[in-house]
Amino acid sequence: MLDIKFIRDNVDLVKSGLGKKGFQFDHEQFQHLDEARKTALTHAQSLQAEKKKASKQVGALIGQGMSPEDAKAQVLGSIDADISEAELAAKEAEHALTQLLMTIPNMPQGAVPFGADESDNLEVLSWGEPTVFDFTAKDHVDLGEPFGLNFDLGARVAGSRFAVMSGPIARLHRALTQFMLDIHADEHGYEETYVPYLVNKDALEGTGQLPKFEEDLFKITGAQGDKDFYLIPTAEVPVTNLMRDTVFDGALPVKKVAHTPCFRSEAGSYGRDTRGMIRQHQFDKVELVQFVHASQSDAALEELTGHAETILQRLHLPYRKVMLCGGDLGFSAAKTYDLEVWLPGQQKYREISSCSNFEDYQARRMGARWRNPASGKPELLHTINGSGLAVGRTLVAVLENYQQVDGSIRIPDALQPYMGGLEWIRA
RNA sequence: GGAGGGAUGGCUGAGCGGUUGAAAGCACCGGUCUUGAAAACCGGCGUAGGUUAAUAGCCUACCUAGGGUUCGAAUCCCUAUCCCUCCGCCA
Repeated sequence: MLDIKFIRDNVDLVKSGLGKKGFQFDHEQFQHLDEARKTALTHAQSLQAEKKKASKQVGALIGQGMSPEDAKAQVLGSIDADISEAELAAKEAEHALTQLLMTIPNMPQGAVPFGADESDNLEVLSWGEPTVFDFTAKDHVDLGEPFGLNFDLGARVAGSRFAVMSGPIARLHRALTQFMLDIHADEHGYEETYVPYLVNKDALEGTGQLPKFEEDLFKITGAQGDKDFYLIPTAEVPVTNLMRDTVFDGALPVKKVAHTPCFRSEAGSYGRDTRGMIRQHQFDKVELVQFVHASQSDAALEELTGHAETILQRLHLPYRKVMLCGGDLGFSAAKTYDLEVWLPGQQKYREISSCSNFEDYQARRMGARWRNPASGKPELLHTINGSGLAVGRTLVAVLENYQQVDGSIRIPDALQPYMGGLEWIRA
C-alpha cells in the first residue's frame, strides 16, 4: 500500500498519479476515515492513560498497607474502568482506514506513459526480425499435435484451458525450464528456490492479488481447519512473501529464481485465446524476484528485464520490449516492461514476460524490511519481479519460430544439450 | 488420528499478577586504550501509532493471534495458528 503520510501530504499528486492508472481516488472518503481514526484513537489513548495511572496508584496504596477495597474506592471512584468501547471504536476506525488503503493501487512512476490500454504501450526495443517463411506458417496447435501436444486429453481429465503434453513436446517443455533455471542460477546470480504452490490469504494480500482480485484465483476451501488456501497465480506470491514480517540483516540485493506452475481462473477472458496453450488455467513459469535497496530498484528492474531478455536472445526468438502505459499497469506495479515474442502462427507479438518494479508498495503491505547498517534502522525494501520466462508460451514460440516446411521442428542450439543432443523433432 | 511440550526484542534466552518495554548474552553503534586492528573496559541500542518544526520530548499500544478474569496480565483461563517430541498411518 501507499504510505499514509505521503497521501496526507500529497493529495493532489496521489490523485493525478492514480488517475493515470484509471483509478479514481476518493480523497474525501480517505480524509474522513483518517480523521475518524485520529479522533477515536486519541480518545481511547487518553482513557488508557487515565486507567494506567489509576491502576498504579491502587498498587502503590496496597503496597503501603491499605486494603485493596479501600484503595480501589479511593482512587477509582471517578474513573470509568470500562474503556473497551472506546478501544473497539478506535480499532474499527483503524480497520476501516486500512481496508481503504488496501484497495488503493500503487502509483505509476513519472516516466510511465499515459494511456488507457495496451494500444498505448510504448515500444522501447525490438530485437531480431519477425521470422519469415517461404511457406504458410502453422500455429503451435497444428505443429505440436503430431509430437504430443494434446488439448482433448486436457479437456478430458480437467476441462477447457488445460493441455496434456507427452513425448518430445513434454521433453522440450522440461528442457526449456531447465535451460532457464540454469542460466539464471549460474550466470545471473539468482538463488534457486522451491516454494509452496498453495498460499494463504495473507501472502496474496502482501503482493496485492487480494483483496481486489479474488475472482482471478483458484481457491481451496476448508482444507486447513477453517482457513482457505489459494493456488498461486504466479511464483511472485510465495517468493516475494519469503520476506514477509522480517527485518532482513544480510547484504542486498537478494535474488531468487523459482520454477512453479501457475493457476489462473481467467474469469472475464471468455472467448479470448481459446485455441492452443496461450491462455491456460495451469502453466509453468520461471520467475525472477529481487529484493533491493530503495535507491537501486530502477536499476534492478533494467537488470532483471535484461535477464529475461537473455533467454529470448539465446533461443534466437524475435521479441520486442514495451513499457506499459498507466492504464495497462498492474495494481501493485509502479513500472512494468512487457517482453513480447513474435509468434508466426498468429503474425503477432505476444506477451511472454512481464517485469515490474513495485518499489515499497508490496514491502509495506507485508512488512518486508531491511536493517540499514548505516542508521541501524529498518527500512522498507523494494521488490522487483519478472517472468524469465513463461515456459508454455516459450514452447509455443519455439515451435512456431523453428518450424520447417514439412512440419518438423528444429531444436534451438542452446536447447540441444537439454534434449540429449537431439537436433530435430520430426516424424 | 492419539499423547505430551513449546511460541518473549535482529538472534539466543530469563521472567510466571503490580515502578517490566521487559534480565542476561550475541550482534550492532559510539567512546577509552592502540601506530592500526583485536581483546578488555565504559556507554548506547525494539517496533508502530499519536502529538510536534523535530529522526527532541511526552502519550498509547505491542512478549504468536483473538477472546476472558482483574483496579492492574508477558505472567491466570479459553480458543485458534504455528513449531517440537513420541505412537499410528503414509509418498
